[in-house]
Amino acid sequence: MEEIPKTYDPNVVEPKWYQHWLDSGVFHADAKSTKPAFSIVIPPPNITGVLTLGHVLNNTIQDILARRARMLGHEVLWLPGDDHAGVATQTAVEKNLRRTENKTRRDLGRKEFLRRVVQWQDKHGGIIIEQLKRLGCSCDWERQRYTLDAGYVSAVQRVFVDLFSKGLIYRGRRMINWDPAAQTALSDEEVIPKKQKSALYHVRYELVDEAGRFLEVATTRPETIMADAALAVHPKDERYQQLIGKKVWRPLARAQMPIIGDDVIDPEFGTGVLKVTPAHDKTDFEIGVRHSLPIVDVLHPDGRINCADVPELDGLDRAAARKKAAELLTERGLLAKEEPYENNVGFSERSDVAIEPRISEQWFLRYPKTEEALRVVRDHVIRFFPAHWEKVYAQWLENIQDWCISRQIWWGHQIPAWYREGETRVQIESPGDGWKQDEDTLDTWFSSWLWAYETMDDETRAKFYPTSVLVTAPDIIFFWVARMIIAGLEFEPGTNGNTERNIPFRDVYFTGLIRDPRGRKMSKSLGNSPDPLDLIAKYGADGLRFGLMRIAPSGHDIRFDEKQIEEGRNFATKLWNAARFRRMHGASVRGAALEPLSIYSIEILTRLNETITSVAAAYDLYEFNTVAQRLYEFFWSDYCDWFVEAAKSDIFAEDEARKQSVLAVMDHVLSASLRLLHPFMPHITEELWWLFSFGEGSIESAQPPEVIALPPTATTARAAVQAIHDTVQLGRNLRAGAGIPSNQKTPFILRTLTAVSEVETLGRLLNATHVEVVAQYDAPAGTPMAVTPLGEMFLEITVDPGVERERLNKEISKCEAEVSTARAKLANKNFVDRAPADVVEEHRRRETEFTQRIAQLSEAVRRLE
RNA sequence: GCGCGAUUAGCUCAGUGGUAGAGCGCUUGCUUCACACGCAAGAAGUCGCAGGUUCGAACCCUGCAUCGCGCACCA
Repeated sequence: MEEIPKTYDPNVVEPKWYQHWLDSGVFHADAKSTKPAFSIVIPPPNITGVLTLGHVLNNTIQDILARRARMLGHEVLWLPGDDHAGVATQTAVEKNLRRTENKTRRDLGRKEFLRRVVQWQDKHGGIIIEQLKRLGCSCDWERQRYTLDAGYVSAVQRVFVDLFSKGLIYRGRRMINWDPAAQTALSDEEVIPKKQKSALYHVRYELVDEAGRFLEVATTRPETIMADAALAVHPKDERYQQLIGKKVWRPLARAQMPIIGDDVIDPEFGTGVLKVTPAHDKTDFEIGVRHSLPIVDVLHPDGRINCADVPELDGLDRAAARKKAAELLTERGLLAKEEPYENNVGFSERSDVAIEPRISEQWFLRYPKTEEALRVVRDHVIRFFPAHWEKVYAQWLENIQDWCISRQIWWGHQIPAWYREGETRVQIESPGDGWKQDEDTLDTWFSSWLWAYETMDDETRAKFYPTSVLVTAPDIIFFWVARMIIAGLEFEPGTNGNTERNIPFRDVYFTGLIRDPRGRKMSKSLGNSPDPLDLIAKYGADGLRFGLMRIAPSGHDIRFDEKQIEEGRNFATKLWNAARFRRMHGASVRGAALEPLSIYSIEILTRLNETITSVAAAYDLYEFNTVAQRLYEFFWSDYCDWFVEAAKSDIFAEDEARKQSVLAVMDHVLSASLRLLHPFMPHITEELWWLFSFGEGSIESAQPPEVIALPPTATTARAAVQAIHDTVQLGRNLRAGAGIPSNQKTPFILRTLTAVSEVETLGRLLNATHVEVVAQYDAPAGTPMAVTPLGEMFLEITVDPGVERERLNKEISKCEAEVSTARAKLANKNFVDRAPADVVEEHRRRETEFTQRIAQLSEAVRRLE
């Protein structure tokens, strides 16, 4: 029998077991297995990323699901991998290039630059994978994939060609979101609206025919005046309608332009006159199309002004140009006023600079299968947890716009389109001499949306697709979740025409977002994001996992508090010490008889049954915090605080049968607890599993505990235990109230006319020298007394009678409140007639019980007189 | 403007019709033969506000307020 070390060191034990699992191949999924399949694909982290608390939350949940499924007898595939993260990775490398060599990517050229990215990736890549291993993630590492590995690249290109041939992908010159920092087009989803404090400039446009008469226009963007093509008013606006068709002077880059009428103008806004700038605003572009206005682009791709006609502004950055333009207008008397204003401006999700709406030739995808995608979620072919995300998903799909999929960056899947002398061909291989491939790459999400099935070979797909559940954060519901559903429906990786076989996953579990203790989003720039590896070093991976899961309710953001992780670590220590305590009393015998069951054993086994049932129910709803909380309460409170303490009577008693029984029950509960906790705390449970030899081999392949049948006397036994617990609580209260230190044994007297069993255990729980059960007792004045379910309980000391009287009177008022509440209820005929019988009965019982208690307490008060 | 969440003890949050709960923090006592990462006791809440339904509402309905998120608008 191996001793259990006094202290538990997760930093030694955890890596040991992780290596053991890797060596034994338990994480490897067998596509030929006949066991039912359970599969998850990891949301691929950025290849050069490092582990954040968000990853910890997300991957702990996936690991819990995977390990639970293995224990339930499933063949489990948890498929890991990385995302090449086009913009993010390229930006990091470019930044480094600028810092170290003061060069841009164009200085190096495409080929050399890509070589540098690969270098960077080899240096920084894969860190996060190692960190996931330290967390204990049970991924099938033999199946690790990458969104830029050879097979994946050709799959993405095939899909592009396929969609093009179906007419769903097209190239067009349209208004897109331009990121001037990254200098690439973005999708609508990558644009984040932010409230901005800006100014509303009232600019005066002079009428050509009537010198000295001005039209006032309210604008936030005076730096784009040179690109104005017209002024627009509402055709029914009486102030201006007679001006439609006339001309005004453009105040910067002076030229004539028309006044037009268009329904989209809101007469209420500003002055009711809009300056139309088709090159730099989406709405204006549409107006321009309707009225055949010229498009004048006055911005360089990097956001600087490009307008030789106004040398004062030419070359200035747009922000500086805005101020300068206002100055110029003021000098010329063309700025009527400038007022503070707050409006929403789109910012780039990646580079966090203001997006510039811009006309550009790009590739677009007209989304297929949007109706079907709506339907599978609405009809719960795919279930969302929590369900309220269904509405967000539906809202997006119902208003869906074509997806701009081309990016002007080099790191990614190069678009399989070829050009020669105005001719275009879309195909994977070059059509031949003189053909030049499109320089652009595809939006990273255009590769990620195939992740659920392109990561699997045919055999794996046959066994494991569709995946069982996707675990992800809600902020990528459009970027990834919705698009994966569409991809599944369009490309039919399951069975042709069979929706249920083609969807990428059956369930989607949305985690919460982790915030800092002040409620702010975790971010690198705020420095409020703790390094999970530091937390693992301090509290162990198991402690981190358990602590985090206990505070991570579904559907809410999570306010992170390191204290909670400390709690997780403390719980692991508690588990360890409870196990040590068991081991101190001898080896465990597998399959030892639990009989004869003490009432305490019946109580703990009943509670274990309840815990098993409620944990299973919580798993079905993905309520991981409930699972964690139930297990925490069961083990710490029910098992350690009450059962083990009571069990000590039997353990230290002479009766060998009782001792062996209680040790067997402890083994039973410990074994069950380890298995229940294993998905949350895989390492420590594995360590203890082996130390106790609770099963053959790894706990990973053990089955979850099952509810066991208990004798018909269980109800009586539980009532007896409850009475003892209540009595103990009242007795401890008496002790503490009388100022007896908790380590000092003290005698108790229990006055009752009925027999009391379990007196020894009662005394142990009270830390009493002994409990004397008597039929009559004349307590000296000032003896602290409590009315318990087992009788009147006295200490063998006296205190100031005045103090004791006050305490008793307080107790009496509490009871009186209880009685009057119960009586009020029972006096209500409607209540008695209509409330459920057991509720009424409970109130009757309370009325009787507390009335009785008042009588006993009042008697005690009288004795003090 | 539309939609979705949230509002319960100092803090973080459980609690889907029948006597307000947990952990942390706080107060008190304790190194008592598993555990001070611990044990025991205690104080602390008009359950955001106002109506309604009901014998009975933290819970169901309506309205409002505050905070957060998404979508739309954004001259």
